[in-house]
Amino acid sequence: MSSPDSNALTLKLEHGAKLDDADKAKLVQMTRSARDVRAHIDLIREGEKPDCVRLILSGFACRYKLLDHGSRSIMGYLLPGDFCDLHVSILGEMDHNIATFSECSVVEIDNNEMDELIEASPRIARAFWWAELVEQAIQRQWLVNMARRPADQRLAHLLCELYHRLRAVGVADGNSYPLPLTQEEIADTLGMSSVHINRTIQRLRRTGYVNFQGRRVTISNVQNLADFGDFRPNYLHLCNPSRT
Amino acid sequence: MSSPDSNALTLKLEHGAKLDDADKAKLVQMTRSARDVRAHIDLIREGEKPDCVRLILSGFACRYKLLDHGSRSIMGYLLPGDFCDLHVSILGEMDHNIATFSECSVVEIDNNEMDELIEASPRIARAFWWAELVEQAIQRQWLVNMARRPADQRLAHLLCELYHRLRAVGVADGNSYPLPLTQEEIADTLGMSSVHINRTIQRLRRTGYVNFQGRRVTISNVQNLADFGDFRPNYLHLCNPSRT
DNA sequence: CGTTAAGTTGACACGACTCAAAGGCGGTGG
DNA sequence: CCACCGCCTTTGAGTCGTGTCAACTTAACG
Repeated sequence: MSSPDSNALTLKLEHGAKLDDADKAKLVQMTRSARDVRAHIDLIREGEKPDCVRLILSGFACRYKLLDHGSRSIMGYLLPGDFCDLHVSILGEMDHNIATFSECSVVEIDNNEMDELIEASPRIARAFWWAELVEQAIQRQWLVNMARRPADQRLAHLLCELYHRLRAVGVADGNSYPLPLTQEEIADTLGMSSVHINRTIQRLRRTGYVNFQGRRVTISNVQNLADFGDFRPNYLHLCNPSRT
Repeated sequence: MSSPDSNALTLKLEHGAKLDDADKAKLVQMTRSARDVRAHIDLIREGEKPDCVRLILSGFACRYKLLDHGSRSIMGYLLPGDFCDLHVSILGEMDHNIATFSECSVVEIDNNEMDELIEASPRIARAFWWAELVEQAIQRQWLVNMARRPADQRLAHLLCELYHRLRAVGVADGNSYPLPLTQEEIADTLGMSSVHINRTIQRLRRTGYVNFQGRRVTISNVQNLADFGDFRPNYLHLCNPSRT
């Protein structure tokens, strides 16, 4: 599926850290034991104490919580190259759930193996830190979106973010990328009802910003959509230092 | 202001990590160069590259972003014992601003000094990790609040969180704690208008859940307010391992 | 006291939610 | 190959929460 000397993880990390060939080889080696998980499966649940770190190699997953009155809130997307619970052993137990959206290829890495990897290479340690901090920055940005943007801009912003994140790991194809979510799942991400997300999608479609068809998003003009959604990619910190 | 062998930082970290006396002494030593910053001052701005780590020893501060159309979104509170930009040097430049709400006592710690501290004690390194991960967990919870709770529960949840966080660092006094924010600042935190936060506060006051007076919050019955706001403190991970 | 920032109130508009039903679409089995 | 079924998606109608604007009151402070 992935070429022998790179995968979604190394592609992603190279946007934030310098890795030499030995580092990359170690990271690729780590992912050889991937297993496939079907769509809509919980990888880990609130209250559990994970004994390993999980890495999404391909497919879409999410972090979510369930509320008292039964509604669901999705707080983050886990795309290829993303860790599910890096360092969560420090916190003890999970305070949220992680589930697959689509079929996923998942690697489970023993905590000890992880520690060894980090000890052995300060560059890898730094790269993992970078990934963690970027996730935090994304969460902050989502908070801004929820707090201060109307539905259509909120959706536009999310679609721009996904475009950049998926491009960074080679999953976007031109102006188009897969999005294997139902409208209800998008609604739970953006804090709205599924009826309203439906009408919002239709509006973006009609105005020509974006096209949804068959679990795939095509953005007509990335700059236009970004302007509309007030999207600035700085918070993704995709500076690609390896090319400087 | 603080006793010689503890301060807001050590009080907080002891809820998540075991520190011995030498560790605590180092942390207290680190904070001896605190300086006072007036209220409503930007500590650091979007786009800047911080050359040191900042720690809030006393007072209230926040992370915020400004949007295109001029509105403000507050994405996090920095309370006594919280780091402003731990490890942000890895990300390069700030993607948001940090400002004081009230007068604050702030410590600026050189990156090198920080690195030495972490290298010297794995317990301190782990404690800092813990603090970072808790902040991330809080952000996730805020996302849930914004997405899926009505105004009154959102406010109730925030007040419960602050109660627990401030108690952990010895700032809450019984069922009461200082909250040096204007209603507009609370509104920008919860993603609502200042008019509506005003009416929401009045409702919580009338129903007897909570009392706002003179920049101070008094919670009549913590359990009642928590029930109302669907607040469960698990995400704060305040397990206090040092007492086990 | 005078001045300014913060809190409070009322009226009105609109975005978003809910409920409910209809339409599309992709499976599976006869 | 068609019929059926279940899951999404789409549509309509009515309600309610929240935003906006603007005026007024109170508190803070010199």
